[in-house]
Parts: sequence; structure tokens; C-alpha cells
Amino acid sequence: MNYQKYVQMLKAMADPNRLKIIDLLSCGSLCACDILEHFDFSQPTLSHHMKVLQTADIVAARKEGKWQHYTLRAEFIATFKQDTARLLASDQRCVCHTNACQECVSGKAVITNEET
Amino acid sequence: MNYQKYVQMLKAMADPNRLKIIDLLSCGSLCACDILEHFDFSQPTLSHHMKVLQTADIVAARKEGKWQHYTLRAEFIATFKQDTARLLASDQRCVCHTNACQECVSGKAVITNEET
DNA sequence: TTATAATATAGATCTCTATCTATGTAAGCG
DNA sequence: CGCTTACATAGATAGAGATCTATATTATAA
Repeated sequence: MNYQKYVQMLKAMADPNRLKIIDLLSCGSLCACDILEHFDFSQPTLSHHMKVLQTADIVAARKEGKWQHYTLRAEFIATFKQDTARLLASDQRCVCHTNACQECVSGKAVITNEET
Repeated sequence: MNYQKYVQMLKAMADPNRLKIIDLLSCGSLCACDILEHFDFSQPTLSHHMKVLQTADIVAARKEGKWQHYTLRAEFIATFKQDTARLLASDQRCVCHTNACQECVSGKAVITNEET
């Protein structure tokens, strides 16, 4: 689990406007001008948000003529779901990834699964 | 899907220290002093982070003598997983929740599932 | 080539937030 | 009671980030 990458994704998602952009893109690819229609902020602000989403590897861009088409990355969807599942694993096994958990070290946590 | 609540959870999680706290708590309940041992920041800073996590309904606190015991809320785990799954639904159906998606309105998105 | 349309970049500003020190509160102990 | 321990609150500060206006870039069309 790539802690840093997961935090970067969370940060990129933790803005209502960017979350809405991700939601819009879950319908399929859109160009910048189409996305912009759904918001009140300016075009440079959208450009900024799209850059944040690209830097976090959430969104991919491909240029076609004058237009920039944005798409949700399949790898982001898979990675984010997987990391979330691991962080919030609901089985009894301690899944702390910090390597600093006293519970894990002391064995107080219920570890029921010996594989891996 | 409660958009605002989901954003609040994402914001609370989108800090490396708070994410580590969540990870530590996935091993089971811990008191503030135990959590603090895993970090370099001051006690008031931890107090601040715990408040953010409580306000987002990620963590529950119960006082026992001098100690504050913190636990991950089961409802948070369920809600966050569910909202994430809905946002990033991998089927072909458009799952945009913004009520503003032109793709959805125009029917360009592939809607394969007619149940609700 | 000139004009227009789509997008990016630069720089400024204002708000939010993570952190600190200092202090307050509350519980247990001698 | 006074002391210590565990935690919260208040207030200040420094850095990050969301937004804007102005301008640059790139592509197409007339």
C-alpha cells in the first residue's frame, strides 16, 4: 500500500468541486469546456483543478484539436478502492500499515489469518 | 449519497497524520496518549486532529477516568466504502450524482441497468 | 494572415489549516 | 489539601490552496 499516493489521491478528492468533476467523469470522457459549464468558477480555476487531478493520477488528458478530453484513470479506480478496502478492512485481523502499532507488536490485536 | 458528508470525510482523511491515526485505530481502540507516542507533534495538535476526526464522524470517543479512548466508527467504515463504491462504480451505467451531467441527460452515457 | 476559440500560465490575494506555546480543566493520588 | 497526569482550549503564526485577473499559447477558420 502506497501511503503517500493514497494521501495525494484523498487530498485531490477532498474538494467539493473536484469531487463533482470526478463524478461527472464517471459518466465518461468530457472536455474542459463541457466540465466548466457545470461550475461557477473561472476557466483558469478549472485548469488548476484538472492539473491537481492529473498530478494525483486520477484523471488522464488527451488533446484533440483545440480540445482537452479528460477521462478517469482505470488504475486510479482500482487502486483507490483497493487501498480503501485495506485501510478499513472489516475482518478481525489487525491491518495497521504504520509499522508502529503497539497493538500489533504486543499481539493484543486479534490476528486470525496467518497467510502472508 | 450524502455529498457534503463524503467530502468532509475525505478532508479529514486527507492528512498523512490523520490517515495514520485511522490506520492505528483499525487495530482497535486506543487512548490519546498511546496514539501520541507514534507522532512527533505536540499533544494539542493531536487533540486538534482527534476533533477533526470526531466532527467528521470517523472516530468515536469515550472517557474512562483520565483517559480518552478513541474508536473507529463502524458506520463510517460502511458509509465511506459504500460512497466510494458508488462514486467509482465500474459497471457501464452512468453513476454521476451531480444532477448536472449532460451525458446523463442526453442519454449518451450507456445506461444498462433499469432498476432504480 | 488575422481573428477567434480553447486552454494554460503567471502572479496576486484571501481563506483555511496544521502547528506551536501557554493555559485551563478534570481526575486520581499522597 | 496540593501535586501529578491526561487532555482540551485559546490565541498566534506560517504555509498551503482556491480563486481571481491578465496574459500567453495553440489550433482552427475566414
